[in-house]
Amino acid sequence: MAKSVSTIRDIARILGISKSTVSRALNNHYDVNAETARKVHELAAQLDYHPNLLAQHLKQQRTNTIGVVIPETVNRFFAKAIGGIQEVANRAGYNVMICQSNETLDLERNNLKTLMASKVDGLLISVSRETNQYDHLQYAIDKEIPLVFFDRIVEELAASQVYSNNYDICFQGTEHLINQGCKRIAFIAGPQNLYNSRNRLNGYLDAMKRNNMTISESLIVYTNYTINDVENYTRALFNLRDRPDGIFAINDMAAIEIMHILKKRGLNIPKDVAVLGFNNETIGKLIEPTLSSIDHPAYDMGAAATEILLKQIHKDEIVQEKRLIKSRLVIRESSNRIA
Amino acid sequence: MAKSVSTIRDIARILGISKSTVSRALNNHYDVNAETARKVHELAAQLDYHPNLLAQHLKQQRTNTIGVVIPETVNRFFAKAIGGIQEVANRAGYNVMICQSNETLDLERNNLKTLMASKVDGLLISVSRETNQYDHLQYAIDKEIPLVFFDRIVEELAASQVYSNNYDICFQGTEHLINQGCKRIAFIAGPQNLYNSRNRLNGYLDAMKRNNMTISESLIVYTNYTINDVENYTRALFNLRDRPDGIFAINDMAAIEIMHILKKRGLNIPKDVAVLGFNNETIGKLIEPTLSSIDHPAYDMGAAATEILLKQIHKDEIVQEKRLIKSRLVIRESSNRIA
DNA sequence: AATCACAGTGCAATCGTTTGAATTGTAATA
DNA sequence: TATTACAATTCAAACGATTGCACTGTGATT
Repeated sequence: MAKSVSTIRDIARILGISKSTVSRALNNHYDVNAETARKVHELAAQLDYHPNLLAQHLKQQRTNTIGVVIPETVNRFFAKAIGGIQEVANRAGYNVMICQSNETLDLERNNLKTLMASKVDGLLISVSRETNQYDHLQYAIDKEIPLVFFDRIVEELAASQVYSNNYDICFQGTEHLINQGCKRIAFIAGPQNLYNSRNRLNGYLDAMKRNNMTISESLIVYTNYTINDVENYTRALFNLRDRPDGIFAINDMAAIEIMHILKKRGLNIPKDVAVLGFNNETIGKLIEPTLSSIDHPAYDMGAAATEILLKQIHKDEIVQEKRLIKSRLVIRESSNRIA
Repeated sequence: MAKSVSTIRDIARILGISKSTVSRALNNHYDVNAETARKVHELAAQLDYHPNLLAQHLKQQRTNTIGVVIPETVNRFFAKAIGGIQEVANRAGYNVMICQSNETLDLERNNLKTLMASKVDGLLISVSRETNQYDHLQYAIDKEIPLVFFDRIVEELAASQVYSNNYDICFQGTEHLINQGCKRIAFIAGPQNLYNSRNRLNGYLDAMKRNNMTISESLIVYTNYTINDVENYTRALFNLRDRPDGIFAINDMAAIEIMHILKKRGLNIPKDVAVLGFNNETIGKLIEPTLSSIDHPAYDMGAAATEILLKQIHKDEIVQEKRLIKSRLVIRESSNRIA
């Protein structure tokens, strides 16, 4: 296996001094003779010495590592969030250990367990779409491990949160469709065990009520973020006697697929059906018609969550902080019937 | 900070037995009295004991962890590859530590250093687009750490590789465009320090030669995977006196943006310009015209690389294995002028 | 009664660090 | 000359596990 690696002991032995002195020299501790220190550093370089992080962390009871549990990296939102997390963490000298739950509660539990056993200094969590039990999360909180939820937060748990204005933005988005003259607006909702999804749906519902629109259950589709069923529910929606003239979709990929299907059916977008997506992916600008969407700042959320977490780790006491990172409505052609 | 956690010592003390026995009991070692073992397990559960992985790994000189260095998770190819990596690794009881180089040599170096200092049992690497020096990689190889390159391999280094038939598939793709009657085929190439990119370009060049097409330097664009410059080079290409009638693009996003620009210019795809992408993203099926592309099996490459790595870790000797995972040409509307 | 086998357990070293306390040697002070 | 101060160093314990070896006690064998 891996070749033998030199340790602090080797340096000590060769130089005929004690491990302690070597350690202090390497850590630039004040009371070690300049000449000795020089020799230690020189030999360390020569022997290609690198401290064993396992040993260091075991002794120090800190790992300088933060653990991240996210649903999936193929979900672009999370891929971007990881960018923000790493940026802030690395800048502060922390490493990041990323685990995917693959959108399952089981793996989420395992991930959490492993990260805790690995003694990460703190946790960043965005729960899976399956997560409807919180024992494992509560467990981490009880252990007083600094923990920050981001995006897919669990509202009722006593931990810091970085969240976005899901309710408001969906209210706003729905009103936008209403203002475009849509009468029957379909809403493609996410898994309702997620706080985010519930909020989004509520934003839609309240906007409808506030504007005296009739709410029809048949226009609300509950999905769980898989793309496979888009064709099915779209077909169902447009086989209705009163088919939708507006759609607020759960994410841009769904929106794009819906548009694709509708266009094949000979429907004009936005004339016959106005479409609004979610996430504001780059691709939205490159298709026809260009896609209106909700800009949901993934990178910023990841970065903010990490900042809060680091603050908490350094503060050495648990203070709950809630930070709102606002999403905003980006109107393009797919929902613009007026211009 | 985190609440005190129980250790093997606590169990030993409370039960009035030695740490050794506790350890053996917990590991289901054969020669420990059944009754003692029962009590240990019971108390362990009661105290919510979990072994400290740092200590365990330090002692065992193995971490059951494999380190992964990739350019970026926002690159969908790598996001998918991670899926394959985790699947295989977790199934074998290994954890995965993912690091992003953000496409820089500097961070790649750092990542590698951290992973090695963390004593990962093996490494999976896909190099950054900047990587034109290999000292850090050679260093890991010299240390005899099991290492597998995947996708963005470095050919000349003595390590296992999981790669795809870049040359062949680009030869094939180019011939496909030629067969569609394209006379002036532009090639959007990747960073030429990458072995993959060079191979792809060569596949294109050889296909052109073999078919007696004139190769024009002005039709070859060198990019470095950033999307920002698509507009510029597309404009340049189509301001040429002999503008292209076929484009083989580096990835689907670039292809889609190119099509977008061309359509705005009033050009018909594939009639006026046939377009071929790379990566076969889902989105390709949902745009108009649907995008022809190269299916580049990310998940499989990640999974294969992990299998090889694990085999190497368990074999305890370094055997170089090279595994080809074939890409294939997927023809859709954007390049189909004949049907 | 002495010896042996053996299951079960404990001792102590080890992995590679860090760090408080003790020790050494030297020079300055009283 | 004895005392003190101080810089530089070493000692040894600790972090939390694993493990080779030694030990204990019991029952079987001679």
